[in-house]
Amino acid sequence: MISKTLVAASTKPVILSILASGEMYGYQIIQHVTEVSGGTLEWSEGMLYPVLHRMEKEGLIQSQWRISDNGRRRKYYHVTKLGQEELERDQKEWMQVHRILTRLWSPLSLPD
Amino acid sequence: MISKTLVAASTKPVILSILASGEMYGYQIIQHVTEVSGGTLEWSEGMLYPVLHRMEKEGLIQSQWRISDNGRRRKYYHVTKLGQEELERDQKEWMQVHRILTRLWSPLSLPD
DNA sequence: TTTTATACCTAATATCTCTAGGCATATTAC
DNA sequence: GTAATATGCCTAGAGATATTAGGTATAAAA
Repeated sequence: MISKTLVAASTKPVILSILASGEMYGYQIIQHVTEVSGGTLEWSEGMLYPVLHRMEKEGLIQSQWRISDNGRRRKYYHVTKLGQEELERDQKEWMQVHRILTRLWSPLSLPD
Repeated sequence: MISKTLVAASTKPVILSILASGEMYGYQIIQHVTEVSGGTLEWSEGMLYPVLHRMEKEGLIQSQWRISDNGRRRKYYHVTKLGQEELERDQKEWMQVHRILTRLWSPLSLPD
């Protein structure tokens, strides 16, 4: 089980990363996250949908209703230009913090 | 500037990591964090003290008042056994999420 | 003697997460 | 045929958290 704060910190980057390689709908994102994380991340719908709505409001992603072959209505999301830029910033930030942590964890605190 | 959620996720691991290599008092931790992060992380007192209090309440760290040479009172913190174990869990969790993210960021999604 | 640096603290607002629900329809099992 | 499960979306509100914006006190420096 991953701690609450770490889940919170990784949610947006994970969503943007996934959508960057192709559109997807909410329910599918949840399954995909379970899959690519090997079960480490297990998102609930009640956690994901509000995040998707906020991200759309912020202009990072955009949605589009569509009806699938089997007649189900699905809301497909894709990344916007702004979202792509945000993802790049997120990656940089993550790596910065990662470097700080790994430096603290290595006994000698070597430079990069 | 590091995003709020990422700061939140890294605060506890950073504190535990720093205190794992020797006791330190709050004010000193703030300066030390600025230093080891090369200015990437800039903690405020109002942010740190409540976290230290919570972590002490949770038994991860312990404090001890002492008077320094120049007569100032300082509250020194050190890591407990429990805190040491928590740090190891945090490290594992961080690396798990890190692997998921880097996998998503690499175009081919290679296995570890 | 005034300002800055050191060193601690907390109340309260603002923000956010997450639980616990709800709705609707297609598919599968009995 | 019908009951149960899976799919697919949604939100209100409780609970937890971070952050701002203060406060106190003392030593050193200007």
